Amino acid sequence: MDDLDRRIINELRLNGRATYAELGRQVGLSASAVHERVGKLESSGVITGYHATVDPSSIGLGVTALVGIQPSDNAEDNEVAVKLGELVEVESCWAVAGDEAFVVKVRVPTVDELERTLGRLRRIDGVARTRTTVVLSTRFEGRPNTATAE
Amino acid sequence: MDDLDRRIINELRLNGRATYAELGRQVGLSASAVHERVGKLESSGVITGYHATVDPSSIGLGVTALVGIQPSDNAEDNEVAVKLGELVEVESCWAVAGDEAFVVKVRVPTVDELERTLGRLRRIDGVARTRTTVVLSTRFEGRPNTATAE
DNA sequence: GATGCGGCGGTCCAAGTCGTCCACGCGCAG
DNA sequence: CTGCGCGTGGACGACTTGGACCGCCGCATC
Repeated sequence: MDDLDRRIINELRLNGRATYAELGRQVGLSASAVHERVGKLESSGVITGYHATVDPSSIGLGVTALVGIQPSDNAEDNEVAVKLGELVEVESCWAVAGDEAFVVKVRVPTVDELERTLGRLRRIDGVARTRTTVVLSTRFEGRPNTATAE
Repeated sequence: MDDLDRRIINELRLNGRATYAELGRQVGLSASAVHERVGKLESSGVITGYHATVDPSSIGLGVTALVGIQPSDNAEDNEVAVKLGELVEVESCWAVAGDEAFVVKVRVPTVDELERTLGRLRRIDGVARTRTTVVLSTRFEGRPNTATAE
């Protein structure tokens, strides 16, 4: 992973649909060379995917919340994480330090649906309590951090 | 926004580099028709971008934390949010209900750097206290929620 | 109820660009 | 010298992208 790789990655983080030819122009390589480098970055697990980002409220997901998951005494973290992953409305799941086992981000259409989701979360084996923080507005999200990448 | 749009969006959320021809095959339209639909989805703000997702530790960002931002009494939220956005290590920023004004997700190379980042956060005008939750592992993140999208 | 019309949204087509593969060249280490 | 890593350039099929055209639907008119 050299400087050229970092520049390619950076470009792809900003514009995931950039063509190889375009990337080549940006970094001063032929499209073939870029193609090969990107292929290696993908197969070595540095680039894990490409995704369109969508305005959540446009697709009927206007309510976001961060939920801390307090485990019960006998909880097995990995099992709980799998169960959390089975709920489609759970978009992200972080295992954290502190008295909560996980913090998850959920995205649902309405507060009614949020209530139902919290019910589903509490019903998971190993979940003792939940602590919900409602998101009022998302100022920005998933911004590419290029601190070390360029 | 009809069912075809939703299927196209869904596909692009899973594979942001899908070609128009490919999308056309999936949904049963010509590439031209898909091209036009995607163009409209982009210009109407439903699709806000395309991004490669990168394994953070591969690019030297091995430490993640969620930080609650408690505002000082005279804080002006919008100004604080702008300042938060100026720190590249702040990847996401949500304005939340509760006694914290924001929760941000930061991504840094090391815990040393985390300490420095927390210092920078506290030095922002309008920030009284921070409450940091260190992420031990990211189980999943930014997963496309297709609950209403398909 | 027919008829005509206009716009939306699709197909088809064609020119240009791009992706993808392969042969080859260059620099370098063993 | 040889092999290897990594690049270039070329070739060809696939894709993009815009335009011409067409069918359908709703609507106003007769």
